[in-house]
Amino acid sequence: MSAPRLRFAPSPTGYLHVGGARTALFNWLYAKKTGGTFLLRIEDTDRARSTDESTQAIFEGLTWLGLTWDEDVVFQGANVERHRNDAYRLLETGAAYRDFTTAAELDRMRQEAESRGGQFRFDRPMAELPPGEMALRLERGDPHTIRFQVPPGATEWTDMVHDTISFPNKDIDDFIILRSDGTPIYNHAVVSDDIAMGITVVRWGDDHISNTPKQILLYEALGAALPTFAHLPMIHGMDGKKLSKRHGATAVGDYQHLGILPQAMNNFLALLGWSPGGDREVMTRDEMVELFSSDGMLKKAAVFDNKKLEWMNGQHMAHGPIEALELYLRPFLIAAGLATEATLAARREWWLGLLELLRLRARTVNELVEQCRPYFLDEVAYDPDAAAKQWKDRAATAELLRTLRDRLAEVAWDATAMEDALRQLAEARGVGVGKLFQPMRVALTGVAATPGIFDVLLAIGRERSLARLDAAATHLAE
RNA sequence: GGCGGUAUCGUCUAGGGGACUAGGACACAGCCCUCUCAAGGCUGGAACACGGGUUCGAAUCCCGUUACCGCUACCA
Repeated sequence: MSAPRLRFAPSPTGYLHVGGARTALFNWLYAKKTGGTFLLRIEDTDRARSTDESTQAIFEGLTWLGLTWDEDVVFQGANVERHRNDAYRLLETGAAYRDFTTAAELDRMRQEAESRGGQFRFDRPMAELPPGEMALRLERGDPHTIRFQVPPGATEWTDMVHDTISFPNKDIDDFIILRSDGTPIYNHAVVSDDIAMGITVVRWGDDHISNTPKQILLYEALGAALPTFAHLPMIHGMDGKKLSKRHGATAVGDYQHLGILPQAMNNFLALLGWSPGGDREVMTRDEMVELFSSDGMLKKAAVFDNKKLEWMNGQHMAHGPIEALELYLRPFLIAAGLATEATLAARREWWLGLLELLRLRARTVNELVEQCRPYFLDEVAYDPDAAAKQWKDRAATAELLRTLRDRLAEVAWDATAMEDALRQLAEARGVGVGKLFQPMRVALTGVAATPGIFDVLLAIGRERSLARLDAAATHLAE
């Protein structure tokens, strides 16, 4: 058996949705796992709704996630000629027929059926014309659609996640494959393209289950080999309803800007509807490829939980390779005006050390950047809450900070020396070290939550630390 | 309405006839660690939708019911 070929085929009618991203991910994972090929096809046949911005957003989203495609992007709109030819081929073999019923007539019949409380079914004999009439209308150039003639029997397939799914053909209406303006309908365009692209495995959302029998019928009528199908469960919001804008961020780009790591996003998305079995959760992408198997696919829709995504992100930030994190973080740091490529390169060792301290206590890249602030910038913004809590008595705190400054100015700038000095001071004053450390922490960083105080002092540096203690004392004395 | 799909803690899930007193993770609560915040460790509450079968034995297999979702377009 030759290597599988898979595709992700979004329509460019909006941003790249997390549901789409997950579909892409599972196609990608499957391709990587089996040594197959992963392709991208943009389904832009709906001209009215398709936009170039959406196409760009899809490219950017997939690239950010690292789900790169192996061959040139296919634009469905470029293949309309083939779609049309395939439709005419079906017409010739008798698998399809011309239907001169107009859209208006169809509408009317549908409404009538509904008002009678029944449901509309397309009636094949209704479209049949008396002898000679067909030729006349064709001659006249009357607009008409091409409809697929659904054969009797049943259509079933072995789904990679659902096992056998079967539809009685009588429940499938003869469906249009070519509109009266000569453009193809979705199902037909997809099948024509999938055949042309040599797609052997179709994995997409559950919402396509009722499209699949129609597509199988088309494959058979076109004389093409069937791909294997896999229908992935949907993703819902916390209210159990289909994920939509109401639920807040749903675009992949949103999460990128919220400071989620692509690796964490992939990991989180993979666990929605798939499990490697056992208790395994945090995985690198290589590990996911290694562990991936269609056997682990679930059939149930999953709910997107932002809290767990953030946790997952924290795990990847804290435990992933620090070089990769640093590389990813750099543009954010620069954009925030904290540093430049040059300043980071000049103090690389210091910077990596600081990152090692801070990455454990942030859940998003954006949080991490904020935490970096006091170590990069000269001026410190005192957090009002922290100041109110740690600097209750202004005069006493000012005195304390000056004392601390003077004491620190006398000792060697290493953790042991500083700790000895400060513990002695605390003892002399008959207070716990926290009474000294907390006000100082706010003076140095502006906030009440940081790494250990000696790490902070070391990271900020001698001159700057002493200056900050002075500045805070002055600020408090005013 | 018809057709199809699905059902384990609030959420993500493990489990696929006996190992189940149903395991892990997120979230929540408490404790420990501790100079703060995290991280980490420990503890707690929390689920097999319901009803019938099959079987010595069912979360697991079968049927039905219910609920939810999808499709039912000259949308994709």
